[in-house]
Amino acid sequence: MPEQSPIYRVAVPSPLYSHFDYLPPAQSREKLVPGARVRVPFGRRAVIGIVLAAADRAAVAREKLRRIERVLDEQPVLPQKLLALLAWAAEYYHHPIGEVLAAALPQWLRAGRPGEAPGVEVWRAAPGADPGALKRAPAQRRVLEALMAASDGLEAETLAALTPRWRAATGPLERRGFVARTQRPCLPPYREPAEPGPTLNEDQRAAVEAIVAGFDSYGCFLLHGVTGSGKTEVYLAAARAALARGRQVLVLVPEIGLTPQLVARFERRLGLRVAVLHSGLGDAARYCAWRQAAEARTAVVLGTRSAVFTPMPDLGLIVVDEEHDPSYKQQDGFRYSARDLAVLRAARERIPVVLGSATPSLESVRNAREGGYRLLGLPERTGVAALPAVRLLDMRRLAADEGLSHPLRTAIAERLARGEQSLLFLNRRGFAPAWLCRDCGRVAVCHRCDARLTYHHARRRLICHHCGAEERPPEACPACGAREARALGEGTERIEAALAKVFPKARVVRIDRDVTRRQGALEEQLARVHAGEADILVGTQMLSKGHDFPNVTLVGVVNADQGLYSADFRAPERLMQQILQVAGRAGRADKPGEVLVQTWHPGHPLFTALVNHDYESFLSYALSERRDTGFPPYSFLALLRAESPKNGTALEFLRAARASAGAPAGVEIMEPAPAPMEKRAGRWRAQLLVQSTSRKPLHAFLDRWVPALTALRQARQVRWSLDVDPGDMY
DNA sequence: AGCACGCCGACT
DNA sequence: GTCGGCGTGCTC
Repeated sequence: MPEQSPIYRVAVPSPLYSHFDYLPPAQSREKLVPGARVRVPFGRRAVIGIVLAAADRAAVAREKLRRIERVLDEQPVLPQKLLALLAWAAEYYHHPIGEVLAAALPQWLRAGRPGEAPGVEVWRAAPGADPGALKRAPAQRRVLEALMAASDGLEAETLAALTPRWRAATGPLERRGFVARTQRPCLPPYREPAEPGPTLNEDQRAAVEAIVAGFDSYGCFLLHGVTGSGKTEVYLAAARAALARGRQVLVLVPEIGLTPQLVARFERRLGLRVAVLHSGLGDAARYCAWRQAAEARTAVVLGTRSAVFTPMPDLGLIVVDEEHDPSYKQQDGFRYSARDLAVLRAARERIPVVLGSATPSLESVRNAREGGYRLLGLPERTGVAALPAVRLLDMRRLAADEGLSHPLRTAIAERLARGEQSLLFLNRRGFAPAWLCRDCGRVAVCHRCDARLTYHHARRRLICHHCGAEERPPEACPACGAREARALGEGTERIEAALAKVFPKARVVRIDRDVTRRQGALEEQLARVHAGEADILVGTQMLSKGHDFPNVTLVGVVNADQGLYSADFRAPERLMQQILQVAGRAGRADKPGEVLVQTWHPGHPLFTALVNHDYESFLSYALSERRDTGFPPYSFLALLRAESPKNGTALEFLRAARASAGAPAGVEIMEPAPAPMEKRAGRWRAQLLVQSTSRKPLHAFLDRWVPALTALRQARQVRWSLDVDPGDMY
C-alpha cells in the first residue's frame, strides 16, 4: 500500500472560523509537530501559521491543497497543553482559531522571527567620547550625555523614552566610536538572598496551608481579604512552597496594578528574578521574558491579561490578584476573560489557582457558595488601622459649591491642620461634563457620538471622552448666538481648581489619565504624594488600584451616584468595589481613616452595606437582585454586537440574525436594541442579548448560530462580534 | 482581515 | 480617454 503523505491542519491569522489544510513541505520527510510555526501560501500572499495537528485526510478536495512553504520551528512554540487550551477557548468564545493563537503569541513570533531568545540591546558610552564634538547634532548629544551618565549603559527602551529619534542618533554615534552596543540576557541574575517577611497571622497561615495541601491537584481558592489584610503575603508564601517543589508560578495582576514596586517586592521576597509581561514592553524584551518562562529558566511570571497564555512547562500555581477587576476581560477582538481561562488552565494542568480580592466578583462568590471554589477569608487588617469609618453626606440637604459640600470641606480643613493627607475620588476627568449656553441652554454635543462634550479648562477645549474628538469652545452659541456659556458639573480638574481656591496653601496633586498620560508621570505624582509633598489628592479610579497611601486619613467620594441606576447591570457592583478599594487605601495603625461619601441616594442598600463595611450583606443584596432579574451569575449571556457607519443597518443585521436563530430550547433571545450609546465615533451600534440559565444549551445554540451569521447577506454591511460572558453591556 | 476583480464618475 | 471609488468573492 503506497504511503499517503500526511495533511497538516494549520491555523492561519485571519478572521475565518476554521483551520486550513496543507501538504507537507517539498523535501522534508520528518513529521511536523503541532505548535510549530510554518510559512504557508494563503490566497495571494504568504502568512505565518501554526500547525494544529497532522491528519490523513483533508476537509477539501486534495487538488485544492497547497504545500507548506517553510517550517520555522523544530520545537513547538506553543506546547501541546497550551495549544489544547487555546483551541478550547476558540470554541468557547466562538472566535477564529487563527486570531486566538495570534493573541497568545508574542509579536516577535507572529512576525516570523527566529525562535531563539534574543538578548536585550544595551548601549554604553565609549571612554573618551566627547559630547562637545556634537554641537550640531542635539539628538546625538542628548543620547550620548544620557549614556555617559549611566554607569551600566542604557537599554533601547530607556533610550526610546528619552527621544523618539534615538535610532537615528545611535547610528552615527556608533560609527564615530562614541558608543558601543552589547547584548545581555533579558533577565539578569538576581543576587540578593530572599528577604524574610512578616510572621503570618492565623488566617493567612490557614489560607497558605489550604492552598499548599492542594498542590498537585486542581482546586480553585477564592481568597477574600479586606484591603490591608495581607493577601500578597499569602501569594508569596504559596509561591515559595511551589518553588520549593521545583514548580513555576504564574501571577496575573490587573493592567494598572503591575507596578515596579510590586515586581521589586516579589523579587526581594522570593530572592529571584521575576519575568514581567505587560503591554508596555517592546517586542524583543517581551519575547525574551516569554521565552525564559517557556524554557523554565525563570520560575515566576508576573503579568497582565495576556500572560495567562505564557507557556510554563513546570507550572504549579496560578494566582489571579484582584480577580474582580474588569481589565481581565479583553474588550475587543478575541474577547476572553483571563481570570476564567486561568481557572480553566489550572483545572487542565491539575494545579491550584488562587483568586484574590477584597471585593470579589459576584460570579466568584457564587462559585464559592454553591460551586466548587473554596473560600479563604482574611477578615483582619494587618499592621493598619481598623477599617475607616464611613459616613454618608446626604446631598439632598447639603449645599455644594463646585461639587464640595460643607462637611467635606471641613473634614479636609481638619486634615490640613493636622498635617495629614486627604484623597478625593471622582470618576470623571476634565473640568466639567457639560458646556451649555446661558441663554438658550443648548449643550455642546459630539458630532460623532451620542454624548456631551467635556470641558477641559487647562487646554481650553471641549473633548469627547468616547471618540477623542476635540474642538474649541464656540465664541457664540451656534443656536442662539449668545456669547456666554457655562461649565456645568464637576470633573477632577474642577475639583482641583476649587480646592486651590478654598485652600490656597494646600498642595493639590491630581491623578487621572490626563495628567499621567506621559510615560513615568504617574510614578512621579505618586512619589510626590509619598514624599509628603502633597496635602490633597484628587483623582479617578486610577487611585483605587495598586497604590497605598498610608498618610491619607480622609477619603472623599465626590459623586458616588454614577452607576447606581445605570443601564449596565454590573454598574452597582463596580461602584461598590471602587469605593471599597479606594477607602481601603486610607489609614494606618496610629491614624485611623474616615470616608465621606456624597450621595443623593443615601437610602440605597449599597450605601447601607458600605457604611457597615459589610461586603457580605452587599453580596446578598446584589446576588438576590441578580437572581430576580435573571442576570449573571444566575444566567449566562452572549451579546451579539453590530455597528455600521450607516444608521439602521446594524439593527437590520441583528433582526436578520434574530430571525435566523429560530427558537432554540433553553435559550432566550431578546429583541435587537440600539446600544445604550447608539452612535459612537461615527458608527451606529446595536446589540442583541442571548441568555440561558445553563451554559450547555447556550453553547449548543451558538455553535449553530455563528456559522449562520457569517452567511447572512446583511453581515457584509456591518462589523459584528459575539461577546461570550460580556463584561459590560455597552 | 487582505487582496484582486469588476464595473461606473471626475480629471491630467 | 484613464485613475479610482468600494461592492463582492475567496483564501486549504
